[in-house]
Amino acid sequence: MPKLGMEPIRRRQLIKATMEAIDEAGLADTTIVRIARRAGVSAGIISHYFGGKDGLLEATMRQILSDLGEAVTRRRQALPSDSPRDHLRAIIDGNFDRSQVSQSVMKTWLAFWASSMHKRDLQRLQHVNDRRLYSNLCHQFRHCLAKEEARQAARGLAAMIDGLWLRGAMAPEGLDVDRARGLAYDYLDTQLARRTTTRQTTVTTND
Amino acid sequence: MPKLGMEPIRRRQLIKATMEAIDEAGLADTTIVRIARRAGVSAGIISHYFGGKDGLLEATMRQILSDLGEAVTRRRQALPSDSPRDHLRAIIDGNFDRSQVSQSVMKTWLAFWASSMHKRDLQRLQHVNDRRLYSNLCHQFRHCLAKEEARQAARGLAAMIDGLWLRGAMAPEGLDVDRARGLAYDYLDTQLARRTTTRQTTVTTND
DNA sequence: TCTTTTTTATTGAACGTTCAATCAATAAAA
DNA sequence: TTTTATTGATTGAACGTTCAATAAAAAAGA
Repeated sequence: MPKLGMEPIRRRQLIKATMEAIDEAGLADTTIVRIARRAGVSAGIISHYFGGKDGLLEATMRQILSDLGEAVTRRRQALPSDSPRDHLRAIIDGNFDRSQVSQSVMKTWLAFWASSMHKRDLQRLQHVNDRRLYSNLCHQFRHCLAKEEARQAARGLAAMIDGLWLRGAMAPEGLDVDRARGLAYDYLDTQLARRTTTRQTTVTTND
Repeated sequence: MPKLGMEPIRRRQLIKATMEAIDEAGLADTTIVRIARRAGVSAGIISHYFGGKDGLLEATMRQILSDLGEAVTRRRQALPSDSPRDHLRAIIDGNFDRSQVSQSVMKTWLAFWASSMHKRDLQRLQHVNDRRLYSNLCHQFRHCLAKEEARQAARGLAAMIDGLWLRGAMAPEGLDVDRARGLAYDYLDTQLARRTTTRQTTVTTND
């Protein structure tokens, strides 16, 4: 039943099916036939719309990254106040929204994480995302902490977020989002409590 | 040149070559021919000593886990004092020794991490290891904190350790071990500072 | 309105490649 | 002579890609 304008529909279908397939069988056992069957289409269509398997995988990773970015942005727009603390909490929330912290998204993410160490395209995407998280955190911490302390806090919080998420992806019982968020909030507050004695150079907000 | 008692030698050779191959090309592109060539032997020998590729991969993961366990144990035996703080620092140190925090070990570990979500054998190994880390941390925190707080601290520190390590594995510049350890120590101390007002039930050490 | 033509969407068998596993053959020690 | 160690060509299965064939919608023509 060929209609016009199938491309965006098929692309969405196939990206979704890719995540489900990875969730089900792992990246290693995810074949294009499997993905196609799950999407209810033929295998040939993948090469048609994505140029090949690699194209589909890259598009899937892009989708996850863009969903994450959007989740963070959305929460940072509807903010109770403009305080660094609220901004940082919004970043944490966004990272634990992850557009539903579904098993399939987490597993797909982790699979790409491992795979990106050896595929230049994926590595670039991964790295850009890491830097964005770190630099967002750093910028907000700078409002309250001295440069070096802000960097340390940002590195620590980034590690905490990734670690919680990683362990959640692995755990048989899945990720307890509230508990994870609680631990991240907790780390955030202890870092913010570390008010510097040396004055910051540029930014000052309250107090 | 067949001599007797080749088995342990070949096993060590092949496990080492497996890590190097995964470091070089990633788990997905690690074939038995590649591993065998790197070890300077024929491909057939792998099935002979490990029963097949899967056997070699599982043995490699076991090796990494046992190296990690040994690194922790070693440091907990030569301890400056018996304080929970020193025990916990020893656990941190052991996790960041990781029998040389080499690129090849980190990449192999991460590859297995992703893969273990879909292979029952690897998943079991992974889970046992996770539980051991968590329960060690929990037990030591219990000396200073109430039950629920100890659990929280243990979960937080475990996430911090894994997160630091994960980001180190991904970073182009590699893992800065001293900095990572510093952040973990820091988290440890803020958690220990959280002395409970409610008395613990069983254990009491100092003050 | 009703054909005919063109365009877009999709299929799935065929092809070539890659890989893990097997095993008969070989060689050196015991 | 027996045992242990090792090789590497062969085999069969699985995979990604390609492409001729097909089918349905849209556009054009009558």
